[in-house]
Amino acid sequence: MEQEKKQFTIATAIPYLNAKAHIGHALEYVFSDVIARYHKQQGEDVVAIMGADEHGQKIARSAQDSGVTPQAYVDALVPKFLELHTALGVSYDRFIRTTDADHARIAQALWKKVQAAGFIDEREYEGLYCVGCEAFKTEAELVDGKCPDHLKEPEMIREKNYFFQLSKLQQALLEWYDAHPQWIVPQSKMNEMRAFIERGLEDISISRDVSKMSWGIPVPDDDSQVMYVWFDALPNYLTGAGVTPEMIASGDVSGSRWPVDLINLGKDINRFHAILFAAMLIAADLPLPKQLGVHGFISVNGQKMSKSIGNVIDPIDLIEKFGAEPTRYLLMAEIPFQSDGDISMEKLHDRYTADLSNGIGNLLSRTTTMVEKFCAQADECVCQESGFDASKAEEWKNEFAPHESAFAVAMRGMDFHIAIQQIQKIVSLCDEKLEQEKPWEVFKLKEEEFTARYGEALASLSYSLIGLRSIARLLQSFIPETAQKISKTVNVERIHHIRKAAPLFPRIELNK
RNA sequence: CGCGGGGUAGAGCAGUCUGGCAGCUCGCCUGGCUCAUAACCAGGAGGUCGUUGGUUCAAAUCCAACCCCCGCAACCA
Repeated sequence: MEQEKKQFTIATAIPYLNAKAHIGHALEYVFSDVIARYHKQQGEDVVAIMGADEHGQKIARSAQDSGVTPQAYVDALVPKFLELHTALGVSYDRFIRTTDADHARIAQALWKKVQAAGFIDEREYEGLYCVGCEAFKTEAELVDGKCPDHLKEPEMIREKNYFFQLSKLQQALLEWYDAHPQWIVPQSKMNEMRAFIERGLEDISISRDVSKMSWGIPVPDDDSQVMYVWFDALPNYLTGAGVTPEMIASGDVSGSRWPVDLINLGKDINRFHAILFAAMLIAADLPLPKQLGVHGFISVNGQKMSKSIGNVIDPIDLIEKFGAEPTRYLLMAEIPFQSDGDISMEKLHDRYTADLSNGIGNLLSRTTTMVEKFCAQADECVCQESGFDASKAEEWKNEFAPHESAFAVAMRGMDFHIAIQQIQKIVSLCDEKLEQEKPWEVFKLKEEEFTARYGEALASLSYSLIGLRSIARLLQSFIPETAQKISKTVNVERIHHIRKAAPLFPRIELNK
């Protein structure tokens, strides 16, 4: 009997396709991929869901500006995002485009369920509409009562809209929060949302008049309206999880991957997930995702990344400079999941050199070089049997074990930068051991002395080999190909089969 | 008095709950080493722990007040 594998499903927030992929997307993808690979390594049955958010006013406008249809516009952008996935080695099992036909059916099924439950009604929406922007404006957006982009006073207009009765779900949301104190990671983001709810929720407009904005999923049974983009985008997780319209109608999602174990998203869209989506699901009597992971933003040299400052770092540039896997490592090492992180090319370069070239790469080089040299001599003058003393091996493993445990704790807590620190600690242990025991001195001894100290030298090298095996295991989620390379080099039956490894991370010059 | 997070070495951070020699990584200086990718190891310099006051044998840590920075403060995808 094959044992049932534990399932783990991770969804990643879908990017809004009104511009090309930036480093924030790269960061989010790598976070998700690292989590997915870690669970796979634990032997779980992992499904990763990603996608693209393709409807809404901004896209419609961007398309218009480019002189193409919205569909053509998003069709051209999707490959850019897929290229970034590929370039970063990020894999997914399902990629949901909100323009996919099956997604439209899910969004509509959810709408109907929420409507049937009595949480959607029709109202007059009254708002300040800027003709230039073709969009409603809030008071807060106006400068001196005028649209800052067009310097014109918006008109007060009315139109028919459907409203989602968020206010009725306030209490249910708070009850859900109380019952699931770990629902949002980090805790501070949960507190923000709770405070927000406690201030009182208002009903929100969830449809748009097609005469003003037609790029969206039609509201069921009403051709004059399309869905507000968030009401269409958020159910992508249901579509990705294999939920069907029938499941939504019945409320029985068994057979699908819903509810997902984790949705990984940026802090800017926390509210839409933690409040709007949660409320939609409660209204529809469907299970909520098990956890929201809210990650921070990247700043560059302490400044917000922006085109006007000119400090934008393109992920493709990073990949070209450092390589795909080092880029993954650097992002994970420098940006804590639970808060914002600041990077610069200098910082990334320093980290590359310290951790990868001088750390992991150099350790592999020095170790395998010595093993090869040592064993060449060993073949001539001593026995070529025996890897190393088994009891010693156990002892060494115990020295690495605390770091492996700390690594596991950090990974479960999504503290990836701390997990990476543990890997570097193992590297240091190996470097220190080699320095203390100086196996290379043994090479220089005359035959008799050499023979006498053979076991000792072999043991110190074995320490590093065991350390490298551990390092390869722990690196697996972060830089899988490199981890495999290390593993293949070091995990061989007999120590004298090991050959000098080529540099894993060649030094890189930082040209300013 | 809106809610929340933070201020510790040149940079980035841990330590604060539970008071007990102020730590880690990077950078810098000196020495050692030569197996290794000018790598590695050891030692060192560098701190009014935001400010002021209080409690205590003892405060980065507890208490009070104040200063500064940053998030959140809805239909923006």
